[in-house]
Parts: sequence; C-alpha cells; structure tokens
Amino acid sequence: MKVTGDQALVKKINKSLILHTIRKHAELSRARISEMTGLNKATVSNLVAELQEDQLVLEAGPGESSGGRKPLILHFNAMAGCVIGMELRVKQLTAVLCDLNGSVLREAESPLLQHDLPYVFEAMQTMIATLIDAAPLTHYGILGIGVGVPGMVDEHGLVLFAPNLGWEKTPLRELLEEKFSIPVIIDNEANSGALGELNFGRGEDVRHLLYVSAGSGIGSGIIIGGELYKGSRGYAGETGHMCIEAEGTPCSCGSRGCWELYASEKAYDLAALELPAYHTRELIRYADQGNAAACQQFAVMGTYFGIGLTNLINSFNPELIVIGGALSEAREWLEGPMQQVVARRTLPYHKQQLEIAFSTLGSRAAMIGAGFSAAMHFLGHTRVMM
Amino acid sequence: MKVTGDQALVKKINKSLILHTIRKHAELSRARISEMTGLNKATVSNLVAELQEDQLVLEAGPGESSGGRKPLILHFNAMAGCVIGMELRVKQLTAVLCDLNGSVLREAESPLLQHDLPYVFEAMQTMIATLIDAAPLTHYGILGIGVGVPGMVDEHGLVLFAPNLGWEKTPLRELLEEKFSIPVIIDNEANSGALGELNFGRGEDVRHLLYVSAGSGIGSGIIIGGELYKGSRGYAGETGHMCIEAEGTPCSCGSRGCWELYASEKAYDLAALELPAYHTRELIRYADQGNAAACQQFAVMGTYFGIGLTNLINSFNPELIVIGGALSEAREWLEGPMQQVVARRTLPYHKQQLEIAFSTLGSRAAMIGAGFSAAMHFLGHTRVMM
DNA sequence: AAAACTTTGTTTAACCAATATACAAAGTGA
DNA sequence: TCACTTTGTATATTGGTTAAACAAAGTTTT
Repeated sequence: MKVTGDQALVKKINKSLILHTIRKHAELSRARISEMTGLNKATVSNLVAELQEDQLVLEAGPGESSGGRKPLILHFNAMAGCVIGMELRVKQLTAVLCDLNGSVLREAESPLLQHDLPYVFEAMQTMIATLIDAAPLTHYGILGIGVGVPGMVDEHGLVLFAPNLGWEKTPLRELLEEKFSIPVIIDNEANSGALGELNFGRGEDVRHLLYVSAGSGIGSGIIIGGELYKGSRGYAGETGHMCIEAEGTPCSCGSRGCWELYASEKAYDLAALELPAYHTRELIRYADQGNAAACQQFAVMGTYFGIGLTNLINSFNPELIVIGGALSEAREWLEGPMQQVVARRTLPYHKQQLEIAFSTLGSRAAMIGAGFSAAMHFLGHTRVMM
Repeated sequence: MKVTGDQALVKKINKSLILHTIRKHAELSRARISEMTGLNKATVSNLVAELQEDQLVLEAGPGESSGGRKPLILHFNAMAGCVIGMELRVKQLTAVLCDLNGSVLREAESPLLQHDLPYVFEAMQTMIATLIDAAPLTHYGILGIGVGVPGMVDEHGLVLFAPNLGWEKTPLRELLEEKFSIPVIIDNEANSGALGELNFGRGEDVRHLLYVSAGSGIGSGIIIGGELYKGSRGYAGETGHMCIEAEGTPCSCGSRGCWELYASEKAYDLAALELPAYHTRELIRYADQGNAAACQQFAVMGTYFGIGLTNLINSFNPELIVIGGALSEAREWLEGPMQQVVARRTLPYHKQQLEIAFSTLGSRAAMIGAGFSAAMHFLGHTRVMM
C-alpha cells in the first residue's frame, strides 16, 4: 500500500520541515521560519508549540530587534536525547556517545583480538553498556544505536558478508535490539562515513557526495540528492573491486586487477617493498624521514587511487569527494600524484565543479555518521517530491 | 522556498497516485483502486470524477461481477494527447509520435549529412512539423517534445558537450520551445533509453536499472529508486570513459584505457581487423558467415564489455542491466563471452539478483523514452518520501 | 515625550480535503 | 423471492492550513 495524503500527513511534512530547518540553521525566530519555509505564521506557531512539548525545540529568550518587536529565538534541543555511534573495525572497536547534533560527549575504544561473533558481540555489549551508563540524564534517554561495519549489510541490518571478519549472514541488528531494546541501525562503514561527512564534515549543502574510505580495502559511500544510495539490495558502493587492469593481479573476489589491490593497504603485500613496514602508520614514518622507497610507494598508490577516482567521477559526477579511512592520513604523500592523474584524466565538464577533499572528521567519520543514522531514525524526515 | 503541505498538496498527491495506478494497471474499478491505494472509496470517486473531467480517465462500461454489483471499469485515456519522442544520432535523425502510453502512432526517419546547428535544427523542425501534422485530433493535442542527444545535457536543456556532433553549449531546448511553443525535454540518449526500457521494455517493477548503450561509444542511463539519476550537474553516466586498463590506449578524452576503446565500435579502429568491415552490421554479416576473425573480434569485445559491466555492477548494484545501442544487435556473438566474464568476476552477492538482458525496444528505446519524459512532464508525479 | 511606524507572534473564523458511516443501486446464489 | 455481496454515492464530521485582524513590544520620527 502506497503513501496517501491526508491532514495527518500534511502536519507531518510541515512539522518535519520546521524541525529540520531549526536543526540546520539554529537561532531562528518563528517569523524567520515562516519566511524561509513559506508556511503561515500561525502554522509555524502551532507546530513549534508541539515541538516544544516534544522537547525537541527550546526557546532561548529574545534576540536583536530589527526595528520592531524583538524575536523569540528558537533552537534545536540537541540534548533531548543521546545516540550511540559505533564502528566495528578489523582490529578495533570504537564508539561515541553523541547528542542529536553529532557532538561527541564521550568516546570509547578497545582492541579486537578475535572475530568470532560471541567475542565481538560481548565486546560491543560491554562498550555500549559503558556509554549508556556514562550518558547524561536527558528527556528521551538513549534513542538508538548506529553501527558501521566493514561489509555488506542488507535492509534488515543483516551483515551479509564481511570477508575481513569472516562473517556471513550475521543478524547483528536483531541481536543488539534484543539486548538493548532500542532501535539499532546497521550500515556499511563507508555509508556511515559518507553520512558523517555530509552532515558534520565537509558536505554542507552538498547534494551529491562520494565518500571513499581507503584502508585495508576500498569502499565508497554514495550520497545522491542528499541521501544515501544503497543499491537494489543495500550494498552498492563496493568500488574497491572495480577493475582498473583488465588482466591485472588476481583478487580474492574472483576478478582481476581490482582497484583496492593497487590503491589500498593491500598494495603493500604486492609491492617489492624493501622496508620492514606493512602498515600505513609505519610507512608514513619512513616517508617523513625521507625514505625514497616509501615515498615512491605512496606516489604509485596515489596515481592508482586517482585512476579509480576518475572512474567514479565519470560515472557519478559528484560535487564533492571526501577521502577517509586509514590511508587518508598519508595525504601529504598521496594527494599530489592523485590530483595530477585526476586532472589529466577526467572529462572536462566533470572537472569544473568537482572538489576532492580529505576527511575532516578523520577516523571518527563512520562513528559519527552511524550515530546520525540513529538520530534521524528517531527524528524522522517526511517530505514531498514533485 | 521548500515544498510545504496543505490541502491542495494532499489532493495533488492522491490524484497523482490514482492516475498513475490506473495508468500502470489498466482496467480497474473504483473499489479496486480504493483497496490498492488505501484511499477511501469516496475520495477515489471524487478524484476519478475530476480525472474524467480532465479527459485523462475514461469509463469503459461494466466488468465481471464477483458476487455483487458489477464494477465500472476505468482506464487511462492514453489518447488524451500525443507526444513526440526524438533521437538525434550522429548519422540519422529519428522520431516517433506516441500516445501517453508509449504506443507508437507514427515513425519518421531521415539521414543526417552535416552536424552544423542550422542544418540539424532545420531537419528537426521539418520532422517535428510532419509528425504534428500527422497527429490525430485529441483533447490536448501535442503535449510536448522529448529529445535524446549523444552528449551531456544540463538541467536547462542546454547541450553542454556532444563531441560526435561537434556541439558545445547548444541551447536546443530553448530553440525548440521558441519554435513550437510546447514543453521540450532534452536528455542524454542513454538516459532516454533507460527511461524507455524502464517503462515500456524489460524494466517493469524494477527500481534500480542500468541501461548501457553501446554504439560509437558507450553511455549509461542510471535509474535509481525508479527514477533517473543525473548527477550533480545533469551528466552522470559517462561510463564509456571508465578506465579498465590503467596504462592502456590513449583516448581522446585525455585519459587512457577507456572502456569504450575496447568494447564499442571504437574498438574496430584499434583491431588489426583483416576485414573490409568497420561497421557493426557488416561485421555481423561476416560473423554469420562463419568468418573466424569477425567472431574473434566480437568475442574479445564481449569480454571487455563484461569487464566494464562488472565495474558498474559492483558500484551500482542494479537489479537489471539492459544493453542497447547498435552493438546490441550483435548479441549472438557478444553475450556468451560477456556473461562468462561477469559470472567469473562479479562479487557473489551481486550476482544473486542480477539479470542482464538485451534491449527489447531495440533502436527505439531512446525515442520512446524521450517521448515518455514529455508525457510525464504533462501528467506530473507528486509523491511523499518518509 | 508623544506619535507613528515596524516587527513579532497569537487569535479567530473560514475553508476544504479526507474520512467514517449510512445508504442506494445492482448484482449473485439458494 | 429472499438474503447476501459488492459497488459506488451522499452526508456530516474532523482537523489541518490560511488570511486577516489583533495584541505585544520594539524603534524612529516629530
């Protein structure tokens, strides 16, 4: 059954519009909201009153007059409740406690020594419980948990396939919801990172964003029209297995010449590196010391990284690409060769309005994005398309 | 100013819902529509009455009783008006006169000898005028013109760049609207083809579809969530310039190893073909006659075609890929090698629900899709997202 | 300092689309 | 013929937005 229109829907649309207008712009008066949205002043007053009852909007006293009565300043009550954003990495579990604006209230981190589900689930439980205990008292309490995982996730929060964890069809959402009895959102780590950068990083006012996470592999989160694009069964963005050498190195996925073999940490295995370094951090240290082999390694990777980016640019035509993940820390060494290749290889019209940036949220992008998903699930977002 | 909710919007949403329900399913009663949409019977009656006044819905007399009063069968009045769908190709101009259901009422075709705008525009004008004259008398007359062009088009119908025509920043929509005073929709030929296949070809009930048009180059039309995805400035889908050989053959776009150099008609130039054939039709004839060189040529192209498809599959995760364009006529020779590569190289979870099909609309896909765009522009489509 | 003007936010009455409910019309089956 | 089903319409109610008037609280002009 499709969505039909009635008065309740109208109210939902307008209330949602007002809430998100306040959330994004902060410090608005009712009169200003009426102007910005086109809604009648009376409608704004009524719905703001409801949002105040819901504890989602607060009145912060009078503002500056512009020649008449002083406006009553409203702002979004980011502390109406808290959310937990978590990232499950191969060697580490990290999480944040956030308010509804993505501000980090508390951080937690613990190493992950094994990958079997009981062990990992136990570690997640412990960390979540710790953050819940540490949460300040708010009206709604803990509103939800968002988790970014290194693998494909379907629309029911089932982790279909996470090769680096050895997981297959793991019902992570179900397990966590059963344990904590609050909504849980599971998503691919790159998708979460894309949401984080879109909302709290570089992506303000961007409608088409590509977040490319390069670490032990490469994954992309695709934002289209301001929203996450997940593909037909929820796992688009597996761009690491894009072929950039038709008859290149065989990959574990069954294909050959996959991008991530040349432009992620997997490249270290292939390179004839005469250095005792197989991790990005170490390699960066060598490069910083002026080691030619390390510099060369990054230069080659940067070039390959740019080739893959070019393909994504030609296909998706994004406004902004944000590069995140462990490799983004090697920006100093990767950026030059990468930008050079992109400049040389991209179609002229794509170049014009494209910006390629490195993550501003750094390693927290995925956590913050995952928390944002949980917050949005609570806040809702009803709107009309023409 | 954003879209706000009021009663007019509610009516618009519901009227649109009813109209498109009738359009897609045909032969429905008011009672059945009420069940399908969830709208109240009275609401359906009222809005159907308005749609009848608008001449968009007709009553076709009583249907079969299922144990009670006979239903009154409604159907979409596809002949409320006509649209023109046109495709501008490098060597040919083709167009169709369609009803609002994409049924072709009349076809036209003429060779294109030059590419300068005055000549092409003159040819377009003549063809459109002929079709308008040939149109049957309908309530609304000619509702719009849709044109698919071999190049990038922005949201204002400006042809930004069409290398095969030598066009740059050509205001095609403006010119046609000025001339004919009806709405004109310009789009990339692959985008139009994607819409055609989605609505009138293989794509029924498909939400994520990729239409890959292979001819003198390769372009893709991307349907996401049942809607055309155009990228940030309206020209996503330039997948032909996806690099599949990092240090491959230099391309006119400035890059190297572009997919279309290996898997479109451009490959003929590169191949050491010892045949006097440089066009697909001729080559197919040779292959049909058992010529080994021709078969080999197609087999290689099929393999490369599959490699590019694999990249698209991993990135977009579509439910259905439809292959169109001139090369789709070589299906017999391309399909085997192509499917083999895809089967071997695609990630296991992507394979499960993916179907790769050849165009059913053939060379008419883009025209019919362009006409559909014009029809949809008239009919409107208002809906809600949660 | 008083008067005139501005701006903000609320109150009021009117409007109108969807809905539930009752009802009329037109069929089936025993 | 009678009981039941199904279809489609009529009626009163509900509840959201809106325009317009208004009250409140400023600033600017005289």
